[in-house]
Amino acid sequence: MSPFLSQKTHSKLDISTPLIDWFEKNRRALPWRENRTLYRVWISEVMLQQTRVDTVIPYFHRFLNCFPDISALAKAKLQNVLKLWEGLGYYARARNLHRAARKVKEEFDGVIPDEPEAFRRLPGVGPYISAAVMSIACGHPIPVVDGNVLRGACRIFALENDISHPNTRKKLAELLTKQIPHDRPGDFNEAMMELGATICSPKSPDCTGCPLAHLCIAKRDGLISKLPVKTPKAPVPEYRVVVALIRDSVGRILIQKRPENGLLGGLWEFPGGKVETGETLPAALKRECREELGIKVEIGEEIATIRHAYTHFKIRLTAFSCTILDGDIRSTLPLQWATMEDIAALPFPKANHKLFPALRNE
DNA sequence: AACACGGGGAT
DNA sequence: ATCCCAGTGTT
Repeated sequence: MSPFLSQKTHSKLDISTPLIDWFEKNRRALPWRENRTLYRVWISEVMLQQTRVDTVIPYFHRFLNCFPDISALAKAKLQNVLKLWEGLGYYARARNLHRAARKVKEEFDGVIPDEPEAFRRLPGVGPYISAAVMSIACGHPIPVVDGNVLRGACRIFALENDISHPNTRKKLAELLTKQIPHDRPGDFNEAMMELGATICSPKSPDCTGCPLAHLCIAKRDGLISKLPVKTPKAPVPEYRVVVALIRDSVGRILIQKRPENGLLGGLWEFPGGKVETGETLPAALKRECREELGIKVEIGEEIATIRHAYTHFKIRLTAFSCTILDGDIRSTLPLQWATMEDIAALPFPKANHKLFPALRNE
């Protein structure tokens, strides 16, 4: 039997009243809940994608301080936007936000659209951002379905659908559309997410503090630990990576800018690359310097090795100090001889930041 | 539908 | 170590 066959039962069950009552008494004081504007809500929701509240708070303050409104963001250079995003991850969010600000300026007369159809067409605005921003900032009755809502709702309604399956999100949106109160859609959405973040956690939810425990079907049936259903992820591979620390005559270090799109797009890094199977670290670095920079290098001292984990793989990265033996540096990517001050002013990935301490006593 | 895309906190 | 996240864009 489909878990959705009992939807009639679900629609009778009113979760919004106890949920919103609880939220009014327990809502956290967060920066983006003060001085609510469409812009501030939008920025906060983009930062909050795949990212925890505590991580976002300092970034939100810095970002709003530097770019207080959509016009300031549209005028900014992408590099400066990326610098403020440095360390937050998923840098396409920053690139899309910047593009979106310019689109608002050119196509919407500088006014952020407050209708879902128009807002949804901006770069980086998908189903979640659209629902969250349009409900919280503009009062549109559109339910959000994020990880927290999926988890909470699967438990409350005892839905056994796999939350990894895209259709589950769609079905749940239909179910929640019947629950969301039209007079307080934003509060309902925030309450659902806040419940998932603070009470209905993945591992050991605090059911004794849950405002919906009395009507939660998973709790009644002892299914809390079984829900939500999710297909397990494949284990991530680990790669060896080598990078070259190449100095010029005045001690500046060679850095290069990554392509504008793709992994860590638009950020700067030390030249290097992945070690192939069966290849030694020095051999790999010589190859990378030849391929990427067109130069022959001598591999010097090993400066540091760090580990870093991404979503789909892990790396063990080793930096070698290198000297140029032959050839003129040429690259399809932007290059720069950088001082430590330059390096501090440009956006770098976290893995490179882990090398910086070793750079000083090199 | 499947995959790429960061990083940090909780367990 | 492993899992989880206030998801979107591309293919």
